[in-house]
Amino acid sequence: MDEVELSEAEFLAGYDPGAYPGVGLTADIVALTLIDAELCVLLIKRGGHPFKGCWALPGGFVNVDESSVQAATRELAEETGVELFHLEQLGTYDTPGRDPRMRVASVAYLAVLPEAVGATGDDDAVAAEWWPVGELDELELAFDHARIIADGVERISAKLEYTALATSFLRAPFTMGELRRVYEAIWVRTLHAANFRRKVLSAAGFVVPAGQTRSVGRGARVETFCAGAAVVLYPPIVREVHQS
Amino acid sequence: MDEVELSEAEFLAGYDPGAYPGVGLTADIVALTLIDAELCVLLIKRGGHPFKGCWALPGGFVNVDESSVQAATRELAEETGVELFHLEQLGTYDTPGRDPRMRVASVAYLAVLPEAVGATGDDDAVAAEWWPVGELDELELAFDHARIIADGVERISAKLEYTALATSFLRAPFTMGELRRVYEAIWVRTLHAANFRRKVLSAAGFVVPAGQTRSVGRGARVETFCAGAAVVLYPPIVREVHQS
DNA sequence: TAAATAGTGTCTCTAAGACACTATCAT
DNA sequence: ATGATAGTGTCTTAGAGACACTATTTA
Repeated sequence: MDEVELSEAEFLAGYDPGAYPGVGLTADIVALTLIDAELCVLLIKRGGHPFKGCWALPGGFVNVDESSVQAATRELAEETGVELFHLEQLGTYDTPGRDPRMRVASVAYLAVLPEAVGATGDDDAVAAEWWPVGELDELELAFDHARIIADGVERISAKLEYTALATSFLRAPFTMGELRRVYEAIWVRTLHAANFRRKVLSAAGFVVPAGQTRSVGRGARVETFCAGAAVVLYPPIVREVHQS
Repeated sequence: MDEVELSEAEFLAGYDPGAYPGVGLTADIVALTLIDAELCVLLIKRGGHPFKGCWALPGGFVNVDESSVQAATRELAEETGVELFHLEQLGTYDTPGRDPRMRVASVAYLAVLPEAVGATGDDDAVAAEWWPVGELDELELAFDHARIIADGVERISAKLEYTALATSFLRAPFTMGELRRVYEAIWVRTLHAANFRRKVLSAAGFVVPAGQTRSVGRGARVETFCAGAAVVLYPPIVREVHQS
């Protein structure tokens, strides 16, 4: 077949991209935040087929000139009005048949937003709402989104141990108690306040004192902190899985 | 537009998949093994354009009726002749322009194989070879494969700490020294043999005694072990990043 | 003044890291 | 015999978890 040796330019000029059947590429976002000390995920009520009326992750098709991470950033900014948030790739879901319309590969992203971000449905959706992850069993979720959300929650739960991600759930300045409640909400357990404080302060660069105090509840005025420069925590804030 | 309310079946019957421009979906594999106490990655010398003559990760287009993980499994089995190996999704790389032929989203997989697996080039390739990851600077790598390999090596390095993945590099039964050399090769450092043994044995389910001994080098006969049932290690085998 | 919050002191116990030592066997 | 390997004993130090206690301020 290839009797004549082609240069790369000549090869590309004669190349027909249509020879391979393409798949749809979408970016879906597991956006997490804390509302009233509960871990919540942003969901959209689908207004069109398929899975009409079910709840689904925000997301959509990736444009030809953008990457999936750019698509995820764009979609989430449209949906929440927030410009700054933590975003990382969660995984790709591409089982044949997961979308009844066509072959679709969905690159899922995990986003972490500070509390009290408004959710406003855009044109495609009839409603966007934050749902506590503990109450998703009662919901009909579209596609394989239940699995994607579960993977996202597991990821965030694990990353709290060895990264400074918890601060992404908060606005600076925050108190040590607020930071502790991030961990408690996600790990669904109570933590020892005194030991937690010591562990956080001993993790270099996790938080830095904001130099202010704040009155909280009916307790004494308490110190506030801002996120430090550390991305990875050492020593980690270990989840005490193996308690007695 | 949508004046008549359609059922999902009616909607799907009238749906045109060609309305969305599809992208090429490929599965690429970062296959790692240990050869002579060096971490090596399987590479294919490309016989065709683009990047003709460069080294690339094994992989290829995902068939319409298979998932990307099935495609990765198939490709790697063809390439190495091995049926059993650890395989996990590494991430998806879909920046526009990363493949000059067309828009391609590549789902990268990380595979771990025991030593001494033959590499045999298949039809598409002129050569398949294991390359030490420390020597990749001297190689011309195709596409963004250098980045993908770097991500894979980082992933395996991190997962050695808290998972039992190291045993996937070995065939049972193995000695404690062989297991230690897996860690030493990947972390590029020496470990304290006595403390390493204690840590491995204290991680529940990491290894189980094979009940045999073996003569190794000019030392005494040593105990051998098999992989245990544990996937996650507790306590973890910590990389002593923060040594004095 | 009572309750709720943050924050400190300190005790116990476990585990990590270091080092010395023993055991065994190929060369 | 020597040297290389596995494997044990044990010491020091750091950190986790638990508990008691203090401090402060609002309801």
